[in-house]
Amino acid sequence: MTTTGAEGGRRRRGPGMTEVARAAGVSQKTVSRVVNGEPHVSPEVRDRVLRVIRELDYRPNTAARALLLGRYRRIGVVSLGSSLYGPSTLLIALERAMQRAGYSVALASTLEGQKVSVAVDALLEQGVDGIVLSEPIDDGTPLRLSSDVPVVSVGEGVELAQGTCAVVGGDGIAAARIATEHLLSLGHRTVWHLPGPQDWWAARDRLRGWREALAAVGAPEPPLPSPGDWSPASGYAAGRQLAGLSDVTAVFAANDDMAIGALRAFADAGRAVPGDVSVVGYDDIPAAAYLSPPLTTVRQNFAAVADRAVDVLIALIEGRAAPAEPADQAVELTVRASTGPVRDPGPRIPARSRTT
Amino acid sequence: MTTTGAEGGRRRRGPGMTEVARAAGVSQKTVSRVVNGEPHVSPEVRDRVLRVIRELDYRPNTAARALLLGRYRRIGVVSLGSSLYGPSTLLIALERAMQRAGYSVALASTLEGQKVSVAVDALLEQGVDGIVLSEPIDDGTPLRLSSDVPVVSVGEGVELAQGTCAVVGGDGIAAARIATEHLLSLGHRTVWHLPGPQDWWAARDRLRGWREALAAVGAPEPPLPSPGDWSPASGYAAGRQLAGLSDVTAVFAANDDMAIGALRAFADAGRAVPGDVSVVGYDDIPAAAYLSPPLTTVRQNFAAVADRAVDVLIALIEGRAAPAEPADQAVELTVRASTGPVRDPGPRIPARSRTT
DNA sequence: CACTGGCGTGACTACGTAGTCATGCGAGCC
DNA sequence: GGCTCGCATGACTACGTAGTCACGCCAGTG
Repeated sequence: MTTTGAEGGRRRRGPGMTEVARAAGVSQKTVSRVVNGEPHVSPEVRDRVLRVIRELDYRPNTAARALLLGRYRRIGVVSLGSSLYGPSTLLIALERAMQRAGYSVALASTLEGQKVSVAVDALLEQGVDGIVLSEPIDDGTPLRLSSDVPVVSVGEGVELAQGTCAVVGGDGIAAARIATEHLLSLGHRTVWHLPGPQDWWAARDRLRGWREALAAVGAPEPPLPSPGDWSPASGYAAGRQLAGLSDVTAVFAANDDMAIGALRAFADAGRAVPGDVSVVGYDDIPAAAYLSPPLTTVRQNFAAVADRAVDVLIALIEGRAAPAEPADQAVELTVRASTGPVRDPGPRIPARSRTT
Repeated sequence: MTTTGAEGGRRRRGPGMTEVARAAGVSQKTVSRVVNGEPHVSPEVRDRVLRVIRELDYRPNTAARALLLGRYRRIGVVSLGSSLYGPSTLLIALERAMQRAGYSVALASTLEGQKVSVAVDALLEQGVDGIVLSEPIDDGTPLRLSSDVPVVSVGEGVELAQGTCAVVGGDGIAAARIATEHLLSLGHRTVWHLPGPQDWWAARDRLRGWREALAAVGAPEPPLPSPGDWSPASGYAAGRQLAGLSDVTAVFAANDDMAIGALRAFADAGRAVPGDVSVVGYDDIPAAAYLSPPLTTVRQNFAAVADRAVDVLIALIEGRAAPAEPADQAVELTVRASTGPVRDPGPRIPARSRTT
């Protein structure tokens, strides 16, 4: 009658290495060697142990392993609790990359308005070897990481401590630039932007890319409608503001959903797309090709971003050097029917002749 | 010089209860009591320990706790690796419910064509107290669970072992029935269905609800186009098949994305929606209200489904009785402009007078 | 034939936590 | 004034695994 019930049966537990060892007539350490594929085990013993393992349906206890090694083989992902196309696609890509690398995934979502650090703490408490911040939003207070586990942030907007931290990101700026340039190349004098929520790194990047593209050709920068929240409703609201302005001929929306709202707003206002106004979205959601009109849009390669994030993080975890920055993030523009040449803007001014 | 490096420093580790105890001048057990909020600790000692905990930035080691207790306070979620609206919304809702219940979330996705049991094994290996199968697909071989951890499946399609398993689900059948009834009530003689992938439980439910609604009023059951895969592209393909048939006046698509494809197909074929054909979707994605035309659709309450799944699972884990089945899953039909009364179907036959 | 070396194996230990039991001390009671 | 009782605290232990070291045996060598 010493301590926690011998076989009182308070908790069902699988067999441990010790039981396997007893059944196989070897020591626990030998079972450990077999399980971990270590050398110095004779083939006969190995086979015998493996057979017993199957018979007893033995599973290694990761808690014990983690306790001993101080390593969990688990990575935490901090995700916004949103089913938006971008974040959820990225999450899935991250999960795949981690699984491939032999790590399991702990998920923590930042509930509305909740600080990122709360989710990070929850993950640290739980035990993870590293953390990926997926599309962190900037909640004002830069994240001070009191952790010594490596952190990789997909996208900036978080101030990271030195040493064990890194930022990777798709080239959202380039994608926004390409989208804007596409519109300019169609002859539009300038391009209006429907911005996303500016506490999101991704939204700020798109705004910045749009700005850069306009500046590069000397196009005037039109005023911004009030920022949206990625939703079609917010795109509709912003679109209605623009629909009243007759000199709006080209619009770049922060994402496809907002573009959908804008399309509806233009339709309601009697402005034809792309006859009167051209619209470009961002993300290339599956539905984009089937909208009315089919939506021209740009796309980032989420899988590449996720792979890179996981590569960098695991390098940090395992103390290796971070892999070299990949040459280029592919960004794809898909031209569909929502964009077209400018119709009749009075005296046609070619975009590149900065004669504004 | 005994075993694993005293302070050789192979691995950075946070302080343990023992170090906190030493710094606070108490025993490790007392620290344990403070951390777990157990009684029989004097206020002074408690405060002193809490102060030291803050100073040292102590975090309890869950691996040690899990090893000792055999409990992880972690639930595994098996999710399809897809960014579809339904699954990703459900995943988020599950995460929230689990976080609220004090459990952390381990995510495992079933990569394309991979068996569910592989993901389940990965979770079991990792150590979880329970598993939620989110929208399992039916890969033919019914899942034989060799686990003794409780499993809850959101949706059927998986044959579960007795005892520690349960199935919960939203009322997808009712939702499909309501969508179909809406069309019938508009005077359509019958309703055509664009089925989703039939290895998904959710798609089968929608098919079944549609069938039930037709049977209830004696409407003839039209042939099914080839099943889609939830994508707008597949909805477009199926829609083209139906667009050629002049007696198609009402269509119920398995989800909103497929409905979007169908809308496009009808537009391409010169069939007006809702003038010639009415279309109902399923999910009520945010964009539904902003499509051309705005899409009539039905919606399940994912949060309610997730809450119930987590409630049931935690009850199983903690050995309590499963909570009573909630009275009703709210299903919401949102009528928009994609549905309207049948235009000119020769002799108008009211739907409810089963005078086929 | 003695010695060396390497391979197969096992004994022992620590990882950080919580359950069990023991101990000491002060308050309340007769 | 001696007793009991209960609270505050601590000592000890087990959870399942892998690192370290030791041991025994056999082959190869001089």
